[in-house]
Amino acid sequence: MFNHMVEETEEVDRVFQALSNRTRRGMVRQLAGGECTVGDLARPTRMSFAAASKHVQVLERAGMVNRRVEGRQHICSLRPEPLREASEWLGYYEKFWSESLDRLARVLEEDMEESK
Amino acid sequence: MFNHMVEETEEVDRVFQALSNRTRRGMVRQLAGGECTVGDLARPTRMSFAAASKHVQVLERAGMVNRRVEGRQHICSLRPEPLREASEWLGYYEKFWSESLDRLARVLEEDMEESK
DNA sequence: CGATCGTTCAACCAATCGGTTGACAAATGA
DNA sequence: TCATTTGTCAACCGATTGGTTGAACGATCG
Repeated sequence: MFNHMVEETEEVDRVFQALSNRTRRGMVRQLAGGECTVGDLARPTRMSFAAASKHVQVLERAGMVNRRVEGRQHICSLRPEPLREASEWLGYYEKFWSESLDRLARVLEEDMEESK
Repeated sequence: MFNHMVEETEEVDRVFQALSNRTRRGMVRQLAGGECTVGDLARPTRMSFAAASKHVQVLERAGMVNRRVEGRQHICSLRPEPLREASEWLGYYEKFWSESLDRLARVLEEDMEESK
């Protein structure tokens, strides 16, 4: 599936960090169903509006959410690209769980060769 | 590829949280090449031994690393299962970036139906 | 106009993070 | 036996997290 190494950027840091919170993963789930306002995202949680707003900002800074202001509402939508990158990072290790260990070791050695 | 929803457990929290740090991702990368001691993992970083030890513990608590004590060395190996789970979580959204948006919405609606 | 809605912001709080240092312990090597 | 290696643990530090409350602000409704 994915075979190349994903760069270790701060964006990758922020994406995994954003995903490390269950509330935010719930928001991603909700956003995958379509655009929502910040209020829509706050409602299913039991947090204050302000807290939900902060979570949205975390997702935004990770590049996973786009916001568009319409009247008094802020409408959020999912930007899948960072999710895809995180998935690629993990995909690099797919060989680890789908092939035998010594086979993986060989694959990694080849990568070392390439990077010389 | 992956189609089912991954449960939102604390383990998922811990795995993403563990992956949100670049040093730890480096350790995962190194461990994918084969077993190493804690010292081996500390060496490429410029941190103290104690710091590296803490990172290994984070990976352990996330279920991503196994440890076996041999003499004075602690030998670590990668446990791919949690990586796989994280990958599945992300895989659920693969449809998001590989299909059109309205098509995804329909898929999600089907999921809603199923869960009734 | 004034009230209310949707939202952010600033300040604060306790808990966690990522690192340090220093003390300690067990295994190994001289 | 004594020194060294390989690690852990506890204490501490400043920065970040995830939440709260209260004030503010622009849009909308009556």
